[in-house]
Amino acid sequence: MDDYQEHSLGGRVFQKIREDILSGKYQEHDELREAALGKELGVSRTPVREALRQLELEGLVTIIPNRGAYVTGISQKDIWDIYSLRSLLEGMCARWAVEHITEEQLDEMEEIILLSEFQLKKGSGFSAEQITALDGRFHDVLYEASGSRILSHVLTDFHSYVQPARKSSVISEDRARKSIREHKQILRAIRDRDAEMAEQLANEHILHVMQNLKKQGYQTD
Amino acid sequence: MDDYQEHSLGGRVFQKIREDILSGKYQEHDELREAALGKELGVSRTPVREALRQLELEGLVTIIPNRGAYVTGISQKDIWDIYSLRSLLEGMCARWAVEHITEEQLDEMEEIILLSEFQLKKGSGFSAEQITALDGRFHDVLYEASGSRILSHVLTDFHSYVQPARKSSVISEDRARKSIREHKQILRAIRDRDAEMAEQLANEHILHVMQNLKKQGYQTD
DNA sequence: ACATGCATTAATGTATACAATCATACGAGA
DNA sequence: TCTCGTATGATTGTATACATTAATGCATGT
Repeated sequence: MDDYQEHSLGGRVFQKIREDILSGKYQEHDELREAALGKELGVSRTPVREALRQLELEGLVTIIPNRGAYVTGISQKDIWDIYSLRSLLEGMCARWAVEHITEEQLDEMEEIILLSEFQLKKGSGFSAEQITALDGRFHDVLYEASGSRILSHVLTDFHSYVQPARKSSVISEDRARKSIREHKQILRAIRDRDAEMAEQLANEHILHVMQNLKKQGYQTD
Repeated sequence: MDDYQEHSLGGRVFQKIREDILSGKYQEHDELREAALGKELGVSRTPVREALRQLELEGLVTIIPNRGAYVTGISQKDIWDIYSLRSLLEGMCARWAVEHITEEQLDEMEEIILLSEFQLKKGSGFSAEQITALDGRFHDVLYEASGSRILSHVLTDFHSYVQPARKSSVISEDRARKSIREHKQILRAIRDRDAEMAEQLANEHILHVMQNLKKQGYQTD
């Protein structure tokens, strides 16, 4: 699937439009005309149509037959809902990972944490971009480690949805430090095969992220 | 979206192939050739391609660039995972519904329960088809009532995934009776605005379905 | 006999052409 | 003036044609 998204025009068009919707370039109720998009991206209507059909399935676009495609986008409430659900699901994920994680995955998560701490130790010159990327990788590995295609799929989708929101929100150094500490605790619980603890920690980890969002004046309802 | 799936060729092709995968007509690793599918369905490759791209996004098909589309399907473990996650999410759904449900939705769920009991009272001549359809409608309304696009979307997807599995598994009259009783309890809790109770009941409702599956020798790991 | 390279073939990837549908504007009639 | 019908333009829906890529088989050389 990654190969496909990488190499085919349709896949790239899909990613591009998706990003443009999530980043806010295209806004709610904007009409997405196939010909216009194709011209802008330098491709024909065919790949654009494929992309729009995929986006509709994802719920980011609404297609009215013989009329057109309209941006649905995701609201702040949607993002808040996603975090609420992630809190539950990441807990379940950590619980399942206790039974399914491999040594390689444990090592990879360990390494990601070390890299994160290294980034952080740079002091005020640390790259927020790098930190969020590492955070993303940590969660991705955890998703894989659950041993469940289904759960991994849902969580990966959710994660990509809120990615732009995270980028736009300033990540405080304080929050980054605490986040990494929480990652370490989660990893420790999984290593110790303590399912109960792993679930609770992963659960609370997301709740803490939500508290942080709230503090920054994020719409919660 | 329903209009789209209904009226356009691409939408119908998508639904058809999706059903054929979920029902087992196309099995794991089967190759889905665009031309062959188009010929079989009496359409050109274009709508078939759109459908395959959508199915890939859903995880039911894997596309290897310049090679072809292969059925991924869903395993018994996948279905089991879905029920596990549904247990969590339906709980959350019922909790949220307590705050967002409308009078109309309450009435509709009430009516669905009455119709279900009517079907059941027919005795041994009751239609399992009808019962499962009503069960589906009950849950759909509940999903809507959560007031969350995101949650509703995920649960609807999950529900459609396990639908074929439910059809193939014999629904015992005993289980149907208990299921309707549980629906009544859930509805009662929501009416009473008892979020805690609603969540717990919805949660357990799915767990009971899982126990029933297990009793029928369903693979759980 | 086996490996390698090229030609052939069949599939997908993309673009374009044609058909069907919908929105808009204009004009005729009440 | 208002309404309804029609014509026109624009957009989507579908089919087909062309380009590109990958697999297969055969021939050739070692």
